[in-house]
Amino acid sequence: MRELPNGMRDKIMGAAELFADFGLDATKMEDIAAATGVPKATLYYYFKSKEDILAFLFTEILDEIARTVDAAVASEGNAAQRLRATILAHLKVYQDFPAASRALQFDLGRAARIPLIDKRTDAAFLGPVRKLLQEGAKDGSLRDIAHPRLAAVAILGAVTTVGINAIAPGATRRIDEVADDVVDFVMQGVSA
Amino acid sequence: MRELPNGMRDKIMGAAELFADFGLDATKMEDIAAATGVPKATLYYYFKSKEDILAFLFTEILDEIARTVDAAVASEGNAAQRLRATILAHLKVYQDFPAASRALQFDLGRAARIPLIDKRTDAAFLGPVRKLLQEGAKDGSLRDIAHPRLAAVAILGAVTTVGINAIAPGATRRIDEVADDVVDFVMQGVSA
Amino acid sequence: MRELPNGMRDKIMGAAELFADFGLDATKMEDIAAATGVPKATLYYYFKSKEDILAFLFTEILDEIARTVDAAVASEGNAAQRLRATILAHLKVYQDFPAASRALQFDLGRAARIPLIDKRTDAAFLGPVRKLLQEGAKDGSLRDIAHPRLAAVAILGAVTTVGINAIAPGATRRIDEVADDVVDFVMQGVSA
Amino acid sequence: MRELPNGMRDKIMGAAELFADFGLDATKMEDIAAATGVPKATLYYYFKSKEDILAFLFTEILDEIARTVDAAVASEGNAAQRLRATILAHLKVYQDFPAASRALQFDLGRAARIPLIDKRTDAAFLGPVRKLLQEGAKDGSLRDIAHPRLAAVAILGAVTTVGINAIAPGATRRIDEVADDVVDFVMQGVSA
DNA sequence: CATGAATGAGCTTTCATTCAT
DNA sequence: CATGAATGAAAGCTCATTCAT
Repeated sequence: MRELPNGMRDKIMGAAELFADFGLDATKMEDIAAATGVPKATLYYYFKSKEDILAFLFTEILDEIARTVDAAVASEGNAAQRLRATILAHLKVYQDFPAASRALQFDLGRAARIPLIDKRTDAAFLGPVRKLLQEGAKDGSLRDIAHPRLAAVAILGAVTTVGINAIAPGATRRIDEVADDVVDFVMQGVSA
Repeated sequence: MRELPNGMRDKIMGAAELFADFGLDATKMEDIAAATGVPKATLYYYFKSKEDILAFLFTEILDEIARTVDAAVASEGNAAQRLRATILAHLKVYQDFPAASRALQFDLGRAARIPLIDKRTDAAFLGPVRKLLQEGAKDGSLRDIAHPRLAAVAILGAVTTVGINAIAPGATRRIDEVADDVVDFVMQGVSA
Repeated sequence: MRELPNGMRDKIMGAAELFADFGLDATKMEDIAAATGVPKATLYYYFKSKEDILAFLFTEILDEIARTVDAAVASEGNAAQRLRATILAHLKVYQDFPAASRALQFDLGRAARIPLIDKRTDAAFLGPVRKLLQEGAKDGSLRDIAHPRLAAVAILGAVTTVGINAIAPGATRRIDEVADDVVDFVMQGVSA
Repeated sequence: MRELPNGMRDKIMGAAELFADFGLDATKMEDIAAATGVPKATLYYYFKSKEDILAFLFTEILDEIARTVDAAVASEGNAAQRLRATILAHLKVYQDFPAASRALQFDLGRAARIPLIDKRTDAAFLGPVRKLLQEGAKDGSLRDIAHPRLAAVAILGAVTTVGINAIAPGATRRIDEVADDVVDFVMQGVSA
């Protein structure tokens, strides 16, 4: 992937909607060219393949998640407070980049098979959350969990699933309306 | 979709591995024919399209989930105990049908766009769990949650994400080893 | 082609509309089965192939033309009068069997390549007309034409083309309204 | 249909023979690619479909007819003389482009269902001839015919049918040998 | 006799990708 | 640098036809 000239990044992000609505396979290079205004051959000048464009989109969104999550993790407060901030940060990215987020969700199965993407998913959310869980066990703000990595996966699953539902067309409650509920669920579970 | 003759169902289920490994688009009808031993044209005699085959697989697995979940929901005990049974039941299906489950996960984005599938997902898990949450609020075994539907979605996300991780090739802990941890997470959350 | 049981002939004729509207290639055995009410496999029990069904239709209509034309040729009067009767007879068949006639026209190119059909076209119209032209030269009612076969072809072309136009959907004048005009044209030409 | 680069037109015309011999349906894109030397995918780059290629062929030949007919109609002489020139011009095109003409004839039924083609048939021959008939009624060189449109159709039928017969493989007399006979038939008819 | 079930053999069309300019 | 033109390589789907019952 060649370095993108000014403005190209934004044009490419314009294709997120397509990937979100149709998935990678049903999105034709033709469509991407039309949606972005960038000629097909020019897309190939900058990207190695169609999947490369999708991967670019995914890394952009995952990097964005990583950035906001990192900030949340590094924020003030005990581990519980920072976990809360982390979840809200993650959901905030869904809210700010709904198309790219839906695209990521649509081709999640495929994304998991792109090593680069898989690694970044870990780095963006799973790693930081696991660390927080461990810190929480120490500072006493969170339970001491036997398998923090598994808990992090469970949290990721809960957060992303609710997030996707909230940005889906036809959702009844918006991200910012459900965020606190998700945090509550993650914190307290459903037991009495 | 024509009614399947004896034995055809099982042959078709043999294609689950393919969908699980490559996804719908990268799985060619040729491959399905080879994997199932059913000639391409015969597949088209029984199914309307390639996607129709995938949808069949999905409904089979979702129906299986619905059955075991329904049994769990209808079992003895208070709502919390039955919720626990429900989650275990769901994970049990992942364990018993790993290929079909992975296939469902791979093309989750697409599946969500097939109305029939979407409806069955609801019926198989979301509906029963939401009902359990409401019953739990009454019998005192579960918290009184403002938005039980959202909690159900969060639980579904947590359970499926952990489940998929556990049946992925190269997973370190098997489903039955992680099941209790998931239940704990769902019940108590991570808060101290 | 096996001998058809009672009623089958009429059922098959019901497919004429299909051939007329879509042509042989675009008409599927499935469609024919649906239109006639005769199961596909049964059609194959009676006919050798799809083309064989079309050929049957064509021979039926050509035989009908042959019959009425033969009657006209054998009727009372001089050659000119009988030629007139012949043309009217031909057009009458178009009027009585519009669907089959249009089908014949649609696949005229193909029909010309089926030897059986080609032979019958000759027998049904070209032969009798050529004979009439020769008789007309003798009895003085028609011009003595150097190449009666060519004139017969020209007459056939004029008559069928006008006939097809008259039974085409959306035609402004019906067969019986144009018949006399065609005869006039054939008899006198357009010269002053 | 994309604008054709230099030389492509002639290559495409090379497919006329195929369509003439086998008709549209029995002519495979593969065959066209082989016959023209243009790769299949390239054909689809320039044409929307196989039928679109046939339609192109037809419009080319019809335009050619229109051109020569227009010249004949605009030539010196009274209407009768110009009608004669028109018919000869039409037959000349058959002689000069036998393959395309036979193709047009083979798929005449289908052609009639392509609105563009139908319109051009009218413009190429029917319109001019009808106009000539009307002028002939005025200048006294032709009969005053009640329905000139119908007479034009009859003339078209006579001319094309004879023309096709004359260029068919195995024809006994060539176009230029039968042309005068056709004109005579059209002018004087067969009546004594 | 008739027919439901099954399939072999294609064929059109699509599209990611390349490359000369 | 960018891109219009061109194409190799599939692949989904169709359908005429067969045959066991």
